[in-house]
Amino acid sequence: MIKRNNELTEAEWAIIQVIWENQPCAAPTVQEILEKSRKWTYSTVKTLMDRMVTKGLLKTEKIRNLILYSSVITRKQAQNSEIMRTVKRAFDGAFTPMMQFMLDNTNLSEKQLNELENLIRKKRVKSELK
Amino acid sequence: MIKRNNELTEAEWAIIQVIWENQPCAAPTVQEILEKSRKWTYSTVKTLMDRMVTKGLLKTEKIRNLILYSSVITRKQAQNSEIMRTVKRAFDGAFTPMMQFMLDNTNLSEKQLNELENLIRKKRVKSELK
DNA sequence: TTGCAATCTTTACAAATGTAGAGTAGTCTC
DNA sequence: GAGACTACTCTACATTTGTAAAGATTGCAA
Repeated sequence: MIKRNNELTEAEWAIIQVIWENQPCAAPTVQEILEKSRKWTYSTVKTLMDRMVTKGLLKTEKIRNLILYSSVITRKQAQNSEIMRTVKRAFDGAFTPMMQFMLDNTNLSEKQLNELENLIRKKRVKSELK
Repeated sequence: MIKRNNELTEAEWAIIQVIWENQPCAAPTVQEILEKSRKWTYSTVKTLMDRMVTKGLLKTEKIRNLILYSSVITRKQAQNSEIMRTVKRAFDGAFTPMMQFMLDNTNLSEKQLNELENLIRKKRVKSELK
């Protein structure tokens, strides 16, 4: 997997989420959808989106006079970058301590704990099969 | 726990790590320690540190003509903010999916999986005691 | 064909972030 | 006490990020 730098800013996250759900979609659509949560004008949204194109996060296709945007990166890639960033900055690159921290410092319900245990079990089986 | 906004920038992380290890310590010390990894001049480090004081991330005490810095926030607090940030931005505020993601997308050794299982068990016992 | 509505383009500007030079002040040394 | 050190202060500047107004285009409806 190519290691582009997929780090998104706060505003970019807001936009790309809408894109993932609606792509390909036009800037006015994105603005309308975001209107409730953020009070951005069309200008703001459009500027942000065009910058994201420049950065290689979004791509466009022009259909007649309409510009449609879609995402170049997947949600997973973006999530991964975000996690990498945290693990690098705050945990010296070490995953287990980070998970440990999360387990210790969050209130997980019994059900959530079970879910995690299951995941671990599955994970183990998978790696044993290899 | 008061919810100050403890989000640190990349540069601030570099500095505060040194502070946690050496506090209270002077700006030139921090600069010397960081010299290998970052090639920052004294000016850069000092500016960054003073800004962090303004932001309430660091505090100072003056001993004669020397200014000693220490951290106002703990490593844990900073780590927590960093994680909160990721979970909010990239996982819609939901912890379990984030952990799930981490489990799925990292290569953990058998040993690390065991460790995590133990943590979960301990966690469960603790919450049962409540 | 003319004007309106929708969309796009250009330009701008403030705050935050990264980076640092140049000058000042206190202290140590000879 | 004069120069050399060391640490500090002030100021600056480029880039990124958030935010948007104003103007240009274009397609459609009357």
